[in-house]
Amino acid sequence: MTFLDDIREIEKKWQKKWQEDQVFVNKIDSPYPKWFITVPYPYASGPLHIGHCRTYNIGDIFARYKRQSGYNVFWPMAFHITGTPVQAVAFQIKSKDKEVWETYIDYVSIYEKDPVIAKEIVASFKDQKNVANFFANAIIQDFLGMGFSLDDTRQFTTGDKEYNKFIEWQYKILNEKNLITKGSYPILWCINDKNAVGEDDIQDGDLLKVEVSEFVGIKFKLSNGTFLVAATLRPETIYGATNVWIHPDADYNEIEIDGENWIVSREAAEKLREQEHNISIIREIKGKEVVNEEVTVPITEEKIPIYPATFVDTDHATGVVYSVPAHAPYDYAALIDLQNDDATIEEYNLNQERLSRIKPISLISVKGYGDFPAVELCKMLDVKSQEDKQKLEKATQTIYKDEFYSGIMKEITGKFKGLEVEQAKDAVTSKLKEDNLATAVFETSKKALCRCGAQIIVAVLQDQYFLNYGDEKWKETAFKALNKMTITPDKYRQTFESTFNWLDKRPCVRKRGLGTEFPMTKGEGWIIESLSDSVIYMAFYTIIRSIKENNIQPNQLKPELFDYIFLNKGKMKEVSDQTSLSVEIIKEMKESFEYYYPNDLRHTAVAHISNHLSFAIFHHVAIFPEKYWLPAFSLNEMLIREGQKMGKSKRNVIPIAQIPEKYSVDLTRLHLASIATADTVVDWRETEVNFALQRLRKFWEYANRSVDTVKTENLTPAFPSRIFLSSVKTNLKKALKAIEDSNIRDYVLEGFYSNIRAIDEYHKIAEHLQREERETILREVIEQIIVIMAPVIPHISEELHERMNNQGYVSLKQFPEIKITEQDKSNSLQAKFISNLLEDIEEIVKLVKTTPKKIHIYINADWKNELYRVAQEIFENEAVKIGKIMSAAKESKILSKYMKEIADEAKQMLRDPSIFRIEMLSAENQKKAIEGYREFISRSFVDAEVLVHIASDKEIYDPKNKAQKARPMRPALLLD
RNA sequence: GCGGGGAUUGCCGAGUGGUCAAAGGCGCUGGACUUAGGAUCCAGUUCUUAGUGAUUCGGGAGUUCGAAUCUCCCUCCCCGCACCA
Repeated sequence: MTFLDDIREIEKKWQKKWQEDQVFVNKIDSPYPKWFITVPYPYASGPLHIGHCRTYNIGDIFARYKRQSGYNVFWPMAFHITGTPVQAVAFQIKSKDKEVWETYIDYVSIYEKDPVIAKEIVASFKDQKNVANFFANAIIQDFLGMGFSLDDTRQFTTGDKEYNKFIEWQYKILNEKNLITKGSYPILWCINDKNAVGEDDIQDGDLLKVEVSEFVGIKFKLSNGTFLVAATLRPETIYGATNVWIHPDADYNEIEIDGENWIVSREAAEKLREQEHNISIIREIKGKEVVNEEVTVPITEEKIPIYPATFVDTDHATGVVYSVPAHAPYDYAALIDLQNDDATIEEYNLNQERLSRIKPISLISVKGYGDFPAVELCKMLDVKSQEDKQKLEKATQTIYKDEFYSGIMKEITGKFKGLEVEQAKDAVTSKLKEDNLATAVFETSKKALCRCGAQIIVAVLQDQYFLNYGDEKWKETAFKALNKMTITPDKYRQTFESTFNWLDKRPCVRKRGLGTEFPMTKGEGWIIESLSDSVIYMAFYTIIRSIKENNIQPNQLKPELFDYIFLNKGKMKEVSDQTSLSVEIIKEMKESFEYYYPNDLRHTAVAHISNHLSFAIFHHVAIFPEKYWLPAFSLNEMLIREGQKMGKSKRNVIPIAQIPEKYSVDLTRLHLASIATADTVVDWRETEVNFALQRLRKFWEYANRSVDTVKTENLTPAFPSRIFLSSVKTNLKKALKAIEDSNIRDYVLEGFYSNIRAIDEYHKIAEHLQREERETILREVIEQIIVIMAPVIPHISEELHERMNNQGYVSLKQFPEIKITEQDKSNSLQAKFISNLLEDIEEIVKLVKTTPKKIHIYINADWKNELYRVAQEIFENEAVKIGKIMSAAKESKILSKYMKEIADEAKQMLRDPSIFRIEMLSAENQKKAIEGYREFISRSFVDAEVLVHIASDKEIYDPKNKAQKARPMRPALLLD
């Protein structure tokens, strides 16, 4: 049996015991104050992996730490199944998507070894309920298999009817508080499915990053009153319009839209239909039919011609653009092309004289450019024609950026003169819209296709419901809550703040996915978006057990009941009548909520800050009274493996279910906890896991050696033992301080690794001590480590705790109080002193390259301590100068005798100002420390004789005059 | 673009004004041991030196008795920007 086999068995043994004894099932009646921690429930559409494990592991360490620090810890778990993923899996299994099938066979095979059964299970996933059930069950087993100290009696899923009632209630409250608004909203839309699409629905959606762009459609009036609508992102350039471009050979429609007649491309007409417009097509025309006609430019009232241009894309916005050759490189290039293109001029019978008269009109002045930036850039980049797309694209980008950020509107723009382009853009748009000369036209930022193959366009949904996170009062209150919260690590507070700042109206209902039906539009197929399922559900944990135990029906979970439990509104008797629930049950639920809430700590991954964690704060302040607001969040970064992000496509995922077999649970927990701080992306590397394994094994061996030790009473520990005890105490104290500050890494480093090193060290320095003493000391230390490290390596700790004949679960055992005394501090200082001394000796030995027979150690005379002390005193208030030291020394009774030496010494001191901060031992104590370790020092250097001298002693052996070089904490050395 | 985070010695990663040439791990080199294991232990891993010295923490400038740590500028990298959980 190897070590790992051993501890794997031990892990199973203790998990079973914890389950049987319901060690972590929480009860209200406890002598300890409650502490309620949540880690967001996982999404049950697939197995979790070691990356998720990092987050839950930290949650568990917090929970176990608090449990061993005098709290009645409550850590429940549930499952998220709403939204689109679970539904999508079911759909793809049903439609026999090969890739998804294979993936899910893989997933299920993690848990079900029999391939026939695994296949049956996957087949059953055509029903979405089975997906959710299978993985919810698998994940809770994963968690318990990791030794997480969960209360697993509170499970539910967000698809449960009872839960839906709770979410309905949430929306009822939000609506009462006027936080839900209604309006129109542009979204990405599949023209085939007639449905909203998200990144997952778009072909290569993860790479394309398609967005909604808002263009301004500007109405240029034709002589017959019909509008030719040209779309632009730069409406402020309307003052520089010289002509309109239209694709001569493409199909355009004359349409009746909202009571007007427009000409736009055929594609545009289709798109506009989805953007809140009533459209009927009057006739179809070719672009060339309007070429050469004149239109009136809005605002300027100029008459400009319509010219043909093949660069115009009819499938982009309205398929018509207006030309601003001064500021738009494409337009300039197209203009020049046309002016030189006699064939086209002839073909469309253009007025050559008029065409040649067209010159760029400058309307923006921008630093670093002349009047016509587009002309300049085209020349600079040597643009040959409008087909020079790459160069033109680059020129366009450059000008757009430069003009947007540093452009100023010129005289020609009338009342907009002097405005920055950034502002003029909005001002001109408003003006145009006011005069009904412009309208918003939405287009996708990139051309994209739905997975179904159809084109994706932008549609405008009417009567869309929003959560109005932009509501001033709401935001203000959320900020107030945030300011009172503890965020760990605190650097993420800024991320919250910036999220809060940009949060605005957010659509809160969907047509796709699983979830709670939106109560205000029953029957219309609107589902509450699934993030609302993750924001106040922590409160639901406090009552779910009562609901299940009492078999309460969903229809009994009326808003009045929730109002009473959560908001203390209404009367118990009335609620009892309304719900047909006994007052006892209602009372029990209310007491449970009031006992557990608020949720003292919510721990999760950094990635969730900008969505559900922020929303959790918003929803809490909107719904609950202040005393139930969230007090604290803690965050951790993600985990990668061997330098690579984990992903199913990379096939480098370690599922949680495989951790116990692959590594062992405690090993994984230990390594995850110590590998990096929470705010660092952790890299899981096999070669480094090995280190944790070796240390764990070493600890296991050390501890098992102590199992049978009978402690010797009334022991007076020798010097090395005292030093050892102090150093372990100091380490443990640091560990406790670290975990108190939520710093799990330091907790493990100090509490575990540093102590193992201390034990190693002790084995060396205590070799000559009596066996009883060594064993007693070691046993004492190991027992302490077991208790304090139990949150990280609970299984091994339980086993050792038991083997050492201790009663009860170590998981429930309270941490000892560790007090660091002055003596401990002095011991640590001595240990440090000795280790520096050893290093110095070693260094010299190495340089000398011979083995010394005698080691003379010269400790400084005490007056040097006094000199340092005086210098340190001066240093506290001002910069230290030689003169200052000298004059202070002159005044000191002790020092005035040594003025000559002090002059040299002071020069030395100034070279290294750090010595003004060192802690010192008196000459006598330095000597004592060395003597306490004499044997060890001697042994370390092939039994050389160790001789200690104090510089001030008379008649010391000092042939090389070393003694005077000794400084406090830094003895001089002579090796013979 | 806006907002945020970051750059540490071969690698990962600690470290926010002073025992910092910089923890710990990995890797590499040498040695010990030898039930020969991809185990364990020890030493080394910027240069220099019978020690207490020099140059280092993306680049440059500054503040300070003292800077990896503070300030400013520059370069580069990462993340978020919503209907996606």
